[in-house]
Amino acid sequence: MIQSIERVANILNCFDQDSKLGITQISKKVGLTKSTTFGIVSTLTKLGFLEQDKSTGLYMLGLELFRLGNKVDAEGRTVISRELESLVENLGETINYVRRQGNNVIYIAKKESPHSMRISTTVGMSLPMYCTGVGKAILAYLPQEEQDELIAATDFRNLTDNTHASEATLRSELKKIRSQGFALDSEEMEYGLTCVAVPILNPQNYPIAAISCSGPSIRMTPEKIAVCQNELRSSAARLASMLS
Amino acid sequence: MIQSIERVANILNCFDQDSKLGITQISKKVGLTKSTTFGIVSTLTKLGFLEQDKSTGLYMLGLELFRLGNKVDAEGRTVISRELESLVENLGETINYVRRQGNNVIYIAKKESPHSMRISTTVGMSLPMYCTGVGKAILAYLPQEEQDELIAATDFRNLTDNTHASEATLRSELKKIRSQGFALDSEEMEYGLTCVAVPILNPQNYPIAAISCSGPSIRMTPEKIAVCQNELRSSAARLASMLS
DNA sequence: TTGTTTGTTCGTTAATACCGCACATTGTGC
DNA sequence: GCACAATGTGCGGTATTAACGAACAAACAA
Repeated sequence: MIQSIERVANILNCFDQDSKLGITQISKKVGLTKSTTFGIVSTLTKLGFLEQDKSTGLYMLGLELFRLGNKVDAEGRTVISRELESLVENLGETINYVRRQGNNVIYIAKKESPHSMRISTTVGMSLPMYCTGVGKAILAYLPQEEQDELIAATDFRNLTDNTHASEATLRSELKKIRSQGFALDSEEMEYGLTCVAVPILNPQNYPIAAISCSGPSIRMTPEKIAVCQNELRSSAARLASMLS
Repeated sequence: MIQSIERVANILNCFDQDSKLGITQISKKVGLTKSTTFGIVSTLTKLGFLEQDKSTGLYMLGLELFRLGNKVDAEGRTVISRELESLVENLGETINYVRRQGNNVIYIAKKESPHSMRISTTVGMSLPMYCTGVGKAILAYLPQEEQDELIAATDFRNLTDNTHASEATLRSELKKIRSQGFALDSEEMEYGLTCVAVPILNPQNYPIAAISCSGPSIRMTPEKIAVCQNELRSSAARLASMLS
């Protein structure tokens, strides 16, 4: 583990909270000397990973990150995009495609519902696994060992009264998900938000991604949930073979 | 300039050509020892900047880059998105929003024309400045010194018979752009592709970005070009104040 | 003004991360 | 099926490297 590269990651992550930061603020956040921080930051600036506002002197994330970020999982995103179209057309609710990164899921692609009242997600967003439909779908199909590690590292929080915010309830929920073949998020993350999710499994049955259909609870009737679940599963099967 | 961080950039750039690479291929591309490369690559993998395909052992760009990339210029992209909508509605052709990065322009946001035959650009794409409308628009409004440096560092290539592929013709083109207030790309990059572009200038008259309207030459009549130019300029003025 | 921020630079030193070598494993041509 | 040639990976010595602390210029506040 190379020290300066790890520090690069820490510095870049500072911009999760604030979009513009000065050297001193960054150095405090990462706990490094100002001069050390300056060395790394100015290197990152020369490389385009950071960018300096000439007038204020503040730093922000640079275009090189944008460029590289758009190359990530490019084939997966093109494959998924057609599938998203047809799913939204059939189900009328916002469809998301996510992948796991460490203990979180990252929203990679989406297509929003045509309804005025709809679920609107942010591409690039990172959320813990236990409190989202997609996260639970992936979690449920992870090999036992990996699942245990992940749960052990989870910091549970009650987001609503329905959140599975303990190891016990989460584990029973995961069992249920495996048995029924899909995950249901009934206002576990946010009141009024219901979400149906299924994993995308590779040939070794490893969950490489997940797709979900999110809508206002008022429209997500049991009948619609059943339709969603069916559509999503057949879609996931198609995607599984294309994403290899 | 911190060595290992510069090497990180070199390694990540390897993935511009190929989406999946092994350690040995990477080490050859960047000219480093296999073990040195391995150290950096495995660090990057732990941090999520790279990702390893378990079955093949090959590495590819990781989700952390995607996550960070989506935070870049977030406010600029939200501001621009509404403007894009109305421009496409009015002009009926693909609208692009780009920013400069070093000697290139990077496509940050777009909204495509509703026509079946339309210009389709790729967000994240990086192109040299001299051969695109947006690039020339920015170039023309750079301070003289910066402009000189940039032109000196340009590697001219004839993409079509119309490309301004020499310093002399480019300079006279830039002069023309400043005098008329917008840039026109008449099949300079690709036959059949015409593009109108204007810079977005900050209060110091520095070009911080550019927007363009690209269409098939057959639809981009002189009259339409005039309309485009007007719409784009008023749009750019609005954007300039919002992007500050 | 004075005081306290800010971003930036420089030289020393200790720690760091590079290299070369060696190993395990896969896959491939003979 | 066997040897060969790739691959990805691990380990220690060493010299380069990058971190630190102090000090600077400049901007801003009191």
